[in-house]
Amino acid sequence: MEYQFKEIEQKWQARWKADKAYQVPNISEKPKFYVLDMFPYPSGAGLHVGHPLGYIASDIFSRYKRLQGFNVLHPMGFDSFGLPAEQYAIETGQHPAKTTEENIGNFKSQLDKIGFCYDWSREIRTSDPQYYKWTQWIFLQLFNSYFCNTQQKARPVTDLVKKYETSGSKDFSAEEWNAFDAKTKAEWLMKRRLAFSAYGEVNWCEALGTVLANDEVVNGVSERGGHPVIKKKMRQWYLRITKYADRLLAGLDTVNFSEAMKEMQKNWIGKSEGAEMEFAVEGKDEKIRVYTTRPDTIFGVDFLVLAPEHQLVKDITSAEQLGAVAKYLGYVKSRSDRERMAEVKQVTGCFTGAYAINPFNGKQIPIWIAEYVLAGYGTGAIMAVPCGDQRDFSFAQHFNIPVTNIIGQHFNGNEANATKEAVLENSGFLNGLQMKDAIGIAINKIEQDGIGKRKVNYRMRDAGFSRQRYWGEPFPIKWEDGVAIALSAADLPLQLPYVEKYGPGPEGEGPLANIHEWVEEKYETSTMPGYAGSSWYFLRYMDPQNEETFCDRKVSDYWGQVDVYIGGTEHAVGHLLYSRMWTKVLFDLGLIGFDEPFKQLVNQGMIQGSSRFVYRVQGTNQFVSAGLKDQYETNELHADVNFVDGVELDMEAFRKWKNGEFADAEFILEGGKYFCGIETEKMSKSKYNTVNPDDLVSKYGADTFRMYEMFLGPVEQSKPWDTKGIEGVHRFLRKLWRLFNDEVKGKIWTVEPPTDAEWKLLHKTIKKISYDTENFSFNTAVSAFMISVNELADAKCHKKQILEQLLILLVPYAPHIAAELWSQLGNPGSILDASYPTFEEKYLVESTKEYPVSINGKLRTTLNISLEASPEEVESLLLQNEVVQKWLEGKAPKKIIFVKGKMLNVVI
RNA sequence: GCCCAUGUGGCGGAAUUGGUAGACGCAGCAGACUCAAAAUCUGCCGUUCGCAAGGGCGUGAAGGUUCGAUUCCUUUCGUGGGCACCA
Repeated sequence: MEYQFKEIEQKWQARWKADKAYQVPNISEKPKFYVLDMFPYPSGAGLHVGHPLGYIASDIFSRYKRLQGFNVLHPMGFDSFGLPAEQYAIETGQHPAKTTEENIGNFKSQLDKIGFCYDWSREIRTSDPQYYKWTQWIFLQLFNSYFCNTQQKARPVTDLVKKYETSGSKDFSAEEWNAFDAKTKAEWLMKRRLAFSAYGEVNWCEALGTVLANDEVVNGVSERGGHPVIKKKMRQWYLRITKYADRLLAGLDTVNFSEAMKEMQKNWIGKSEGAEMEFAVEGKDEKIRVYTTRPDTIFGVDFLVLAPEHQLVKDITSAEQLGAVAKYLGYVKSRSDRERMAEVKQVTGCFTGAYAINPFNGKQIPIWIAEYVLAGYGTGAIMAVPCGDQRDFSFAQHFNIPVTNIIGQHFNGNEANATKEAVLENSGFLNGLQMKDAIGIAINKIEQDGIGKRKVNYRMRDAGFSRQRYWGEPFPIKWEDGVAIALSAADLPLQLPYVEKYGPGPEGEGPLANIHEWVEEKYETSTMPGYAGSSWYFLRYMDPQNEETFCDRKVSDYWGQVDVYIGGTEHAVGHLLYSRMWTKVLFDLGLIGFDEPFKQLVNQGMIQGSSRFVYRVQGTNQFVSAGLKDQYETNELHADVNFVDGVELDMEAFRKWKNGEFADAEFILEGGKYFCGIETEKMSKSKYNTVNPDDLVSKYGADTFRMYEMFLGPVEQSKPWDTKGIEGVHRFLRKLWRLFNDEVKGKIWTVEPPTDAEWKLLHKTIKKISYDTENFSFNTAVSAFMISVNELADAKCHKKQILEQLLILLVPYAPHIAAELWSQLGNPGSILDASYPTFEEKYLVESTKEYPVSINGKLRTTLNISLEASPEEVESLLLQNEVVQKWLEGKAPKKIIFVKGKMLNVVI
């Protein structure tokens, strides 16, 4: 009986489906475990072999936890709102709802072939009104909440209103508040809401009549069509995520993310501590406020620099410099953000003619404007300390501004030195202090003298939350007389209306602005961004059909945090930060019981494509094999990996490719073969290096495919795909099969009791596989399975007691074959719920050890010694050994190192 | 520029706490079985000197610590990723 993977896999997949084997209850005596995949955007291209990597890993882990007796939540769904579907709709006229539906169907059938244990009864789609009803509902919670600075948490806006009514705020008294009209009140409240509306800049493309995402703008022009793009002020929605900056930072210490991931989030939040202080402008009333992280260098300030967009520029510029400044402003305006970023090294700037006064020593300091100072960060103005900051130094040099040295020897006059170790000189009250100590003292003095105050700055901005698009969640907001009115929860969902056209509305508004009834109702015309639905989806899986609430509190208390979250690093700063913030808000409002969504995050690496190239001799139909290409003038062309065996091209398949574009190709061969060039690149259709999992599953089976993806290397590492090695894994499964069945004799497994050696073999495997699975080291687990099966085959062990335990270990990796053989062994019940074997130390106890014997640290021989032997006995055995004696040449050893159970080393 | 990864045979990779480098698999070579093919099985497979026994070298490079370093430290180079005139 052969290993008929096709029949076996179909049979078990059908049975598990019929038995609802993967449905998970919300009420259970078992401890819970939640394993989550980052849900996919259902693109039209379908899956390639890179996509399932993380899904297989999470599937293995889920099944492993289930066997260990956990109630495992392992759901899947679709992030089905988004730009590509809308783009496709614009091009083809097909409604996004329709294409999305088709793509999801395609994805699901691809996923099912691989044999995942998803509980599809919990499937969610972000574009489903029953789902986005609750996205809208959570938006209303954000809209109706503010961040209380005292308690450092979200609270209902009604609390804020009460406070205003009774005690006012720093901007108005209670009486004033109560006298405000509704619109004024709304404006004040908008300044505090967690989801708020304000004017902000968007990328506006006049020619396309639409707003573009940053990704769609390349080099200052639109990606489509290459039309100019300018910044335009429009009313936008934002999330006040900056209020959560500190908690988002602190929360990182409580979760198990990779250091790299935490680092990325920290960088994104970009917290810096320093001081904000004011410089008086000579002869004017204006004061210039600067932000610095190095107040200790205050005596080294040689000039101030304002961002060209700074509002004080026009007020302080002197009459003589008016012309020069206007010219410089014109220059800056002509430059795109990208140019400003690209040409970092270029020093430009312009003197304003005005001077500021250093508040500590009264020194007169010139005020410049320069594009290297950004309007959007800090106060848009800096104090320049050329001896300590390289950009300031380059600027001073370029414009011949004298440099004050406050760090003595540490400054060499040729480049700045940003040290904090130097002892300060020329620094008034800070003289003689080490810089790092001076920082605090300087801030205290600044605060004492009323010049400024301690200040924490963040690089992170409030998150833009509206898109001028169709295919997203409508905001549950009406605009009346310029005031945003929230819909009541009873009116949700506010359904996305059906449209015929997806083009932009007037004045850059979204397509919804073209719908008469929509505008008539005064609904907000923009929609929510892609990350809205994905910010809370892990909660909906817990309670997907609930019509009363987004997720019942009892249910979320049971499932709690996601124990393991698996996905790519591309979401490091977007999705992960937003969902962490939403979780914190929901926690603050008492709607859930935890404030970090993901306990552990595992980042799977990218599977890269391994591209193959053919070399066409210029201007001919001749293709030259890779080894000979240097003898010709050639053009490199991608060839489809699917008809290259290793590096050898299937010339017939190549001639038939692309409807015969290369039908009359001629080949210049090496040894009768055509060899292709190889390069590792991103997997993509245009590079013809994609491999479809369906093909591999139908050729080798899902079990082989799953194990091979894991065998490629560590999950977290990026690696190129190479189909060739899959044969090895398939051979392994066939070999496993032959432990149970013989092609001729049929059944060969027996119920004979195993020997000690066989038990030892099994328990060695149990130990290794459990350890590796627990630690996501799936590649070494696969290799341990291979070793185990090789050893069992060598030992001709066909004993049920051993084999059935091995099958349970295998379930997470290759569930179909494991289930089939389990039932062949005559076991009742489903192997999916068998109990995971526990490793017992007693089987692995050894009495002797084959010690490696080194002379001066170099291995020379091995020596089999009882583990009971005393150090003296070991030493005498060692010195009797002829190899050791040979190396000693009659001399006595200087030293003998004996580590029990490990090794022996003789120093001569 | 800064931060984080990472570098081991022809290839993917292993070595869990500083203790036998190259497990497992692919590819390759030789052989068995077969009329033949497939499948399967056996042996070899870092490099170099040597008939062999055995030895030299070897984990990007150079140093260091140690009885002993792929593993720890310093310097340096390459690759991948993130951030970036961030004051």
